[in-house]
Amino acid sequence: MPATTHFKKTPVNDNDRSRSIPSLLPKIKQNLLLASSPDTALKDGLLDIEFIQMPMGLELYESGEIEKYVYFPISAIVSSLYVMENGDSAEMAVVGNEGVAGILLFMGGNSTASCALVQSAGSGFRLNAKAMQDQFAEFGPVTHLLLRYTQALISQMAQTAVCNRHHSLDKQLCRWLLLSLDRLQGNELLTTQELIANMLDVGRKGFTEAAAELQRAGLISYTRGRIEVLNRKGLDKRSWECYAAVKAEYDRPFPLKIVI
Amino acid sequence: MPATTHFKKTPVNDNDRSRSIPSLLPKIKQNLLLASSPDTALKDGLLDIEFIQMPMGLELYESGEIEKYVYFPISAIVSSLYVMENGDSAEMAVVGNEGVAGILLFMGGNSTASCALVQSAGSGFRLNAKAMQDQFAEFGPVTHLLLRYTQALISQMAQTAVCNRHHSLDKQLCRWLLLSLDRLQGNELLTTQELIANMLDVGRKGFTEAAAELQRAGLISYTRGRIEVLNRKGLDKRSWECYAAVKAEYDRPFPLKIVI
DNA sequence: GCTTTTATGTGATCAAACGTACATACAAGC
DNA sequence: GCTTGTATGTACGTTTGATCACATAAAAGC
Repeated sequence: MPATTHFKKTPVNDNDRSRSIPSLLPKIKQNLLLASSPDTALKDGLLDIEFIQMPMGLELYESGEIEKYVYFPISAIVSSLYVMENGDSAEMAVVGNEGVAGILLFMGGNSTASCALVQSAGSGFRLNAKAMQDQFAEFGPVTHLLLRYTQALISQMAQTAVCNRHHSLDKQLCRWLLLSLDRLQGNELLTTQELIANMLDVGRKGFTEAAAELQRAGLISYTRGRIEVLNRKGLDKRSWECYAAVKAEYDRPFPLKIVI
Repeated sequence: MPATTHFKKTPVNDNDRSRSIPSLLPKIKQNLLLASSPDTALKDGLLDIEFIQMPMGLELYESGEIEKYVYFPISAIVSSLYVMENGDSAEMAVVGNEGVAGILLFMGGNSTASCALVQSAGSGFRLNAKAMQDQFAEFGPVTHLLLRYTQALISQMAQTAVCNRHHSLDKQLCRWLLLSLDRLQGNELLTTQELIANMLDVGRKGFTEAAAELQRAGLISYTRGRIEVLNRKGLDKRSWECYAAVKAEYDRPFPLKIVI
């Protein structure tokens, strides 16, 4: 991503600040990680959880900032970016309703050169970091879950890195589209080409060519601000194993008491 | 790394299989992670630890294999590679006497598409995975240490990925040389250009050019199978922040009771 | 000393991707 | 219907690195 790109930073809207966990439960269960946590943990530790709206382009963390919250998306998608000193960045991982954004940032207790960006608008929960840290410190079932999830996240990072290195742009785009689509309902992505290009860390020009090629191949169809996936299988095949490998890692049964 | 490249796989020599921890202690303390572990943990859990020689080119894990050991280098350097189905691979991280190789592989209890390769010959310890898993499962001080180390490893992965993406070959080489040098005594690296090229996942031709440029700039000097670093500071500067950021992450005080 | 193996340097060609700049087209607001 | 802003398409030249082939040079074995 070029250093000149800036994203809007709008405040988070709290739609429901009631502390009543039972009233939030149906929504909570839509995040797989929260759904897999024992209810006792939710009652004890997650009292501070807040339901929020996450508009596209919102920066959840700025690089270097001391983070206060972790985010559990429901319908939103969050991209985790690594930011260099000059502002250049690259997407490290995509987080949706299967997981939590921010965990890598505070696992080590510090602020890394990372940043998280809402890539697709939607809703989710946020939890203050302290409550999350308490969960981690107890090394109970939630910790096991988080460690397991972290492992999947690392796999995604590794695959992303290798894919960036080896595969042509259109293959990378296939992987990215599928990963994002998995975290949405339907076959439509409502994002600008430029945002995706930034995520993949390529010029918009490069993206246009890749997208045009996928459209020619009948795999996707796009208009201004909207991309529709027509042939999921085709994208999967075209991405080599880059998508399938990551998917398999996330598909391993949740919840999973890790064996280590 | 091209799919055609193959590395020799020689058996590990056990030089000292005595189970007496006290006799191994001086050596054990040369690995920072082991040195930071409480002696009780070493006595209880690490009874099975073995002192071994690690020749260059040795594959500690093959992709897809069920791993039996984790490795704590002393004077050896291990590169952690991510391997794709067709055999292409890229280096994810470098591990020396500051850490342990293999932790990412079994953190989630499965065998990822990863492989580890001895990049620079030397000695180290190996510990069977079961003993390691026991340590992890107890969530005692050793676990904290391992989590903290994992965090540093993730940072290295992220930085590597971004560096690969953004920086020209000679910058990447600077980062790589410094990371490796940190894990050795002296200023000399005894490795072939081709091996490094494979690690950085570039053609040997590309490497030659980058190395020649660094030599012209007076930063390194190399002959067949040997690279000497003449100007560490110069390499650091030339690698932008890619080296410094990773270094800082590892330099955070060890041992460190992580706060999470 | 000789051959063989392995490591390194070089040259030429080719494709992918970048940067820049400009042209077009859709959308929203008035 | 018009303007303005933003999203998208396209064209140029440049650069980087991949690939292949071959030449040289150092080490190792006998």
